[in-house]
Amino acid sequence: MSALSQRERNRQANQQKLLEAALAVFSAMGYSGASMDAVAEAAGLSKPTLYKYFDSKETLFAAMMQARRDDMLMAFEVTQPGNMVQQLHTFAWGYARTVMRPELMTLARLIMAEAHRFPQVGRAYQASGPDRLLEGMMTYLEDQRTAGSLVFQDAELAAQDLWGLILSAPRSRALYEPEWQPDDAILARYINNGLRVFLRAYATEPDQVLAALEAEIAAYSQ
Amino acid sequence: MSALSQRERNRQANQQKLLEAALAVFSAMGYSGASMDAVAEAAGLSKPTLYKYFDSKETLFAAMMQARRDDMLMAFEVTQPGNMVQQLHTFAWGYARTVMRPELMTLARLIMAEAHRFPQVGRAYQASGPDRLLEGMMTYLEDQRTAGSLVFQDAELAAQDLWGLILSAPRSRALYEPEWQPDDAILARYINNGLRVFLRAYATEPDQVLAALEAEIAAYSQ
Amino acid sequence: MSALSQRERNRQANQQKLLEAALAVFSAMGYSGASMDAVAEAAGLSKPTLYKYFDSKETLFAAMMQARRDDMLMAFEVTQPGNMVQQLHTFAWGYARTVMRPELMTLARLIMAEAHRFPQVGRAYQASGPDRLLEGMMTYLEDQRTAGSLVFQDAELAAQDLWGLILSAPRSRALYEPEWQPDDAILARYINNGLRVFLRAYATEPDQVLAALEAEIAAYSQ
Amino acid sequence: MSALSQRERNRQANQQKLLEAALAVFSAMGYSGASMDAVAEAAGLSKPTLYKYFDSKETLFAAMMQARRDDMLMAFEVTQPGNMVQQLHTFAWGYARTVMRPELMTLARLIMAEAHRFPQVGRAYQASGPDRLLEGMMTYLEDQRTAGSLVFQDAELAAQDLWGLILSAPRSRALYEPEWQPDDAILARYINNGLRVFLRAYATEPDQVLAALEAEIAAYSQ
DNA sequence: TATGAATGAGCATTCATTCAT
DNA sequence: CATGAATGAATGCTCATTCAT
Repeated sequence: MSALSQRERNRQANQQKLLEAALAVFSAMGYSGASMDAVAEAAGLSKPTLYKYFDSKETLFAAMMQARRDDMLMAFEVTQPGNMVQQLHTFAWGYARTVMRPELMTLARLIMAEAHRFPQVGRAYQASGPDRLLEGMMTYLEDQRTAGSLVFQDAELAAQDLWGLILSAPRSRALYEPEWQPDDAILARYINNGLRVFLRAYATEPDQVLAALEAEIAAYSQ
Repeated sequence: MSALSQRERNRQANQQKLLEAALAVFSAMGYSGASMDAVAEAAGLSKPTLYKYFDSKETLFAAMMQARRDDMLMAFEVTQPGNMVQQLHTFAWGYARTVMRPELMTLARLIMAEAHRFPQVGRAYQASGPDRLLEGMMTYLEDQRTAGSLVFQDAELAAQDLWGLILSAPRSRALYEPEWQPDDAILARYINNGLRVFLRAYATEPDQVLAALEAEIAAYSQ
Repeated sequence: MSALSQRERNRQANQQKLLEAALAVFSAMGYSGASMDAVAEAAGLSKPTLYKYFDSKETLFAAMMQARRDDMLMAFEVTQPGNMVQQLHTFAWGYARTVMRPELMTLARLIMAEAHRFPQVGRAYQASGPDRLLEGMMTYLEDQRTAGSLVFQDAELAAQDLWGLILSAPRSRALYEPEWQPDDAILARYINNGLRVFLRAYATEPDQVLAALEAEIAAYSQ
Repeated sequence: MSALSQRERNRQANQQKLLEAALAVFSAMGYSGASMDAVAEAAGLSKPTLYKYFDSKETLFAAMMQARRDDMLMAFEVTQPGNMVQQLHTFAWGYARTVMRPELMTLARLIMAEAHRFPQVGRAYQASGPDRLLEGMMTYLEDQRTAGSLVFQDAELAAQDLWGLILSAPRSRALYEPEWQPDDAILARYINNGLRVFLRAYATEPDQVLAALEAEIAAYSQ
């Protein structure tokens, strides 16, 4: 029993090491630019061992992407304690910080770069990343509409608006300029503006809600 | 003189052929996946000739990107005939159709993919593409503010909001799924919604302006 | 005792399985083209087990060849019931059918292919296959000479003549064209002709013996 | 003009060098055992250059075989000066010496070894080597039948008999034992015996012709 | 005893780059 | 000036062989 689980543990550890090495190497060099030698070395294993675990470069790439995706599925919940303004504010910060993490940006660039070669990878990423989050946000927004706090016709568009208002600009720039990294001040600028515009357009009682937002912003920046 | 200019013309033609071939090959295979053989063959020239014009693969890539960028600098003007609603509507359509063109999407993916290896390319693209357009839009929006049609504090944020509301969602999806292509109905959904939200948030006289927008939308869809 | 002999029996079974797998794999892929993985898998055993039985690929090849050779040593007897013509006719058919069996042709090709690398294998095969049969045939022919049925000076040459007349042509072709396979009609053509020429050249009473041969041939073809 | 033909000459020289190197390496190591590195080195060229000339290992092998075959097509003529006995004697020696040349034996072993993988190579070799020679011999034998010197029904079988009687035994042994090489005394034994048996079986006037053969043999051995 | 797992060395093939012509 | 030809250095992948269990 111990022997078996020892072996199995070793296997899992190696697989994990290889997937992590693959992420690092593919991210740094791109799919074509990455060499299996480099992946094996980064994992501290030999090339034949790598091939024992993954049949080919394609297989390794796809498996690594799948693993990343599975990791990402543990997304945060939109519903936090507090009133709507507080919830949206908290969500915006959590979301922005997650999405703008350098490793995720790098991964996104890699997926886009190889979207032609691995269409299913791009589709799967879109489905389990953005689409899944969008659904959570739609549900939340619809709850707020039911509660009479917001007014809109198309929940999907509203959710996408929130995303676009908050993150479109910094994310677009970060995709083009990997060394550029928004600090909290920059993020605050986009988040605060995004929430303001969103609430001005969608809140049933804009004045009241915007005042609450300013209070929340002020509290947060302390 | 005639001989010289003949030579010069030939030189320019070859250079042009090589840059076009480079765009095609790099776009299709990525930087690492592309071979200089493939570029030379696509240009109908020999490899040594290619190396006469561009010292290395890196040089060729950078030059091709620079050329693309220069092409792109001939961006369309924001100011079209008509009132503000008409101008924004026209601009949104022109912009969306341009930005979502498959070749430009492919190019964007390529730049993002190689942003680590060629940071200046990414920066330059950002500067001469999005940033330049942003400036035009800022100027336009400030004119509208001066004219009393819009109200906002930060013109840059307002311009980015317009972009994010209209194009963030379809562009993001198209980056992940190259075979997905928004048709006019899909674009209309995003454009109309984006303009509505933007005007509701920023127009000095929202009701009036939104009514004009609906009229414009109805007219356009005929 | 029972435990030991059980073990011993298992050992022999494994060895047997490995030798058969080796024959199959080496025959199909050649020595260099065959992989130890393939042999182990074909035997249903693991590679380390294979190496427990055979120290190296070379050893395995040589052992497999030796085993094949030992199998072959159980060759058929020349002396069958009947008169000389009947005996030669029966022998010719038995010999031809044996020698032209696809597996034996494949084995012969394999031995020839590796004759440079494994000289002793080629020598041993020649010694225990053709040479051994030749001796049997020589003894038989000498008996017929003693009995006054045949006349010749060199029994070895006579025996080789018989072989060459009957099988040289189809065997040579089959070695070059593995998919070619002589059916009974083709074999009959070579066998009948070979016996006729042999007896015309060596029989003390050709006319009589050739008539007997034709009768035998006619009887056989019924 | 000089430049072009210089290049062309170089090309041909390289191709020749590669084909010869391929023959040497494939003969020594077999198809699977041979490496393209070894071929390139044997030719004194680099591996990429080798690949400029031949697209793949298979292509190289097939081209080498084709070239060998073309070389071999310049076979010797059966018809030599002298009477039939002299002609057959001369032919037998010329044929035996050619066919038993070590390089040709090695080539034959290679073809047989790879007959499964390259069926067309085996077929082509059979067609342009043995079959072609057989036809020449058939024509000659039929002429002798017409002239009344020989009697037989099936010219093809007669021609194959001659081949089998003379060369089957030494060739078969040499295929299995590459280091064994028949000297003239050994060849003489097979040739003389083969011609004797052939003429005893097929000559219209055996006694006379066999006496002539012995005279020819005696003269040759001086 | 039998094996899953591991690897150094090698293989066919390709690439960015440079001469000789 | 433009090119056919050449190559050192990889690249993805496989193999014979060996341990630790």
